[in-house]
Amino acid sequence: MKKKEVIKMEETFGSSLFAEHISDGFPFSGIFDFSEGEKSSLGFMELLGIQDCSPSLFDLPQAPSMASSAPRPVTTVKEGSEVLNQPATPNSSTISSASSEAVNDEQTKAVDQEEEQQEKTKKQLKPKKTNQKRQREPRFAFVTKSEVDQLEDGYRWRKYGQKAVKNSPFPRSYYRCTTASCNVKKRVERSFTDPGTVVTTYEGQHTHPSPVMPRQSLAGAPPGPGISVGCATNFAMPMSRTSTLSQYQQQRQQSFIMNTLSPSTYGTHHHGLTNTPGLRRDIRFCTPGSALLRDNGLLQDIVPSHMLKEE
DNA sequence: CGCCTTTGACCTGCGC
DNA sequence: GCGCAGGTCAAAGGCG
Repeated sequence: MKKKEVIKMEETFGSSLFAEHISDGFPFSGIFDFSEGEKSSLGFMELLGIQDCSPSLFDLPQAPSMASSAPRPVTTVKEGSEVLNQPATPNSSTISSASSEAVNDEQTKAVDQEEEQQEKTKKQLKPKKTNQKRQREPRFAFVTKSEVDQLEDGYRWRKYGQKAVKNSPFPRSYYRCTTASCNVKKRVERSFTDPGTVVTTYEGQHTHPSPVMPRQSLAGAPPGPGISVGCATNFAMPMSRTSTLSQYQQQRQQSFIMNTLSPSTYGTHHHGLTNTPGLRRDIRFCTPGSALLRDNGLLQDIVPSHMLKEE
């Protein structure tokens, strides 16, 4: 998806749409998938696959025990040049071509060394990165009803920037995963239409398990095939990494995955979404055109069967 | 001391 | 080409 389209989506459907739902008294998180086609589908499936998606998991009292999952065997799925999964072990060096930033870093290292000498003279100003076109990682946005901006998702983040957002009184914060060689980023901004909601956009894939919640603790559930540790941000639902349960409850983050919207069908499902009662029982994967949805292959392995049936 | 946030400057893409 | 807005860098400072 082109950047322009992403921005348009965010502006058109982003926080306002979900704030609308949230204000109806049903706190949840919506997921936007800003990546492309099946890649986006995979990303979201994996997003779900990291954890049990049963509704109970999204209830606050259960949350602290659910946000971790065990290391899983790797199935590297390629979509063209895009690779959605990363090696199961952080130590693995099998970095594929789609980890664009990491690969680009490797490729440009040698060049950089040469250029470094040449550019030393003109480096009066800040040295900036290469002039190759920037490649976007798959992005997923969540809208969460929360009092706090920084939602705990099991990973450690370092803030590297903050910008004022046009037409919004709330700034947008930029975070980067603190783990070395992990290029996952996230943006956090508060919805100006509903200050009680936080829009969190994840970009990239973690190349490591959560440092906070060991995945081995996934209650003995055998890992499903086709899921890798490093997939699609390895998302764990927002929770407090270090806080007590009361603090956690204070965050009021009864998150619920209600939908995923592929760019091509966004408008359609956006509409249907607003007319969908009983969201807890009506989980759909709105990725028409996705082979995943049709044959349920990978999806079956990841999403609990009852979720697949309930429509 | 290490890690983190803050913040102004800079870079980049896009529309006009 | 110019201006705007989003995104990133990196120095400075705070905190435990």
